[in-house]
Amino acid sequence: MNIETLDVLMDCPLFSGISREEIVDVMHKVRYRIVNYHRGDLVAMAGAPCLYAEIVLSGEVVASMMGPSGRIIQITKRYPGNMLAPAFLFAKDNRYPVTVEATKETKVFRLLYDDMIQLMASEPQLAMNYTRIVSNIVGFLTKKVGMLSMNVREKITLFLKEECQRQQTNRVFVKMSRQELANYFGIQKYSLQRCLKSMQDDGVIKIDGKYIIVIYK
Amino acid sequence: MNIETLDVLMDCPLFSGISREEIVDVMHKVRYRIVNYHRGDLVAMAGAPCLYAEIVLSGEVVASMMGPSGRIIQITKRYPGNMLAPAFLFAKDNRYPVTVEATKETKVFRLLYDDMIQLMASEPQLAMNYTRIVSNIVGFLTKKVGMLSMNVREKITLFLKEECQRQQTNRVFVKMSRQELANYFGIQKYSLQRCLKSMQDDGVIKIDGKYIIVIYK
DNA sequence: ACTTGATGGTAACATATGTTACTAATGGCG
DNA sequence: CGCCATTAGTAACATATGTTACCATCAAGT
Repeated sequence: MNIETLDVLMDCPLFSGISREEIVDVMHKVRYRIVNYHRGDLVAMAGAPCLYAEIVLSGEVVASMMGPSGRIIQITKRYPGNMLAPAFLFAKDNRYPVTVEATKETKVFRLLYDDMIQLMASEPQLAMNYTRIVSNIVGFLTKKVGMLSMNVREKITLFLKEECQRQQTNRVFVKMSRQELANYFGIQKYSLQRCLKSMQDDGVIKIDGKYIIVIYK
Repeated sequence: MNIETLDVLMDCPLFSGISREEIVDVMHKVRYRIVNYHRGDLVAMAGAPCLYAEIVLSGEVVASMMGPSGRIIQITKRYPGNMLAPAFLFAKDNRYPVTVEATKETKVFRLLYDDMIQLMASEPQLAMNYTRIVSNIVGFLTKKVGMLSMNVREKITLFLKEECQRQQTNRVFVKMSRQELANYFGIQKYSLQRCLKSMQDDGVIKIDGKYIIVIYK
């Protein structure tokens, strides 16, 4: 295993509390593969069974769902060190409910189900880490459920509130494009624009390109 | 530990693959409590930290969220043998995002965090079971996210499709009241009624009290 | 027997959101 | 440079959903 791969694995919460040497050691017990994807490639398709434990090594992937009417909702982006859909490996129904697409040149570390089971059995810390990772996803999704049942203005307000906290300023830098932000909210970009405008008209925010100044926190 | 409690624990997926004797045995290593709730009592309040692993022994509880505008969305009902919010015990942010309320006279089996950790360390099967339980919740929530981003008609169609499969008939018995169903969908009951009516007018369903006959599956 | 509260049902109106269409600015690329 | 794709922004209109109001029925409790 090369140094770069090991560096990323060290960063992955799956191996937290496990030393570099131990990782090298346990990796000798199992077979792993590193898979390459180009921008636009499908990493996983909705409906396909989840057979591997996967960790993003480099690049970026997006998981999204499509409704019957074709509406797209972005679930999450995953970056180096993140696991890919770890919950579906062990779920009763192990089919991906989401489609995962590489949005950049991407490398993924891949481990077979049986090998993952074996690792978890031999390293209790790994099993605990795995449970924590999946637990955090539950927290994330529960927040998402709450967000989805809000109206547009509430979504924007919540988003800005969290970004203010995260960026420690009320002049929030919005990394996503308007279209991406709309997908993240599960709405149309025009609805987003309109609401941003009306919030600006109401004086609660000031829009300045990719910056949004939050006037009333 | 009495027989009834043990019977329910045997049913709980947390102890699947573990014998009755082993359960009795491991329970000697930890301190547990059985807590009683009356109909209407709060079992957990949104924002409070999750400190216990809990299993419903009898009765019924409902987990729901409330948005800023007061809209209520029902997340899930939990019955005897189900764990209560198992993910939040191990999540980075261990505060309940939902409010849990007893809807009947209810008994809950309760274990402290430290004791749960100890059990999982001593019984690898328990750790694996826990991961599976949390993984299944991720699957459940992901489906919920998909459902929430549908329009009313799509929600109803999906619900009926799943009930047809579950009940193995196209004459679906709807256990929930219209109000409960609307809460489950995260919409107003009037919107639900209207859509049911229009679907009936279109001839795709036939409403017969608590039964709905699905004409085009 | 009589309230009372929950339920099922319908309708009119208000509001939020989706849809389509159009303009202008930007940045990458041959 | 000119072309093209992406992005930001605005507006008019259509549709979906929420809101309020009303009525009838039913079961539980006094």
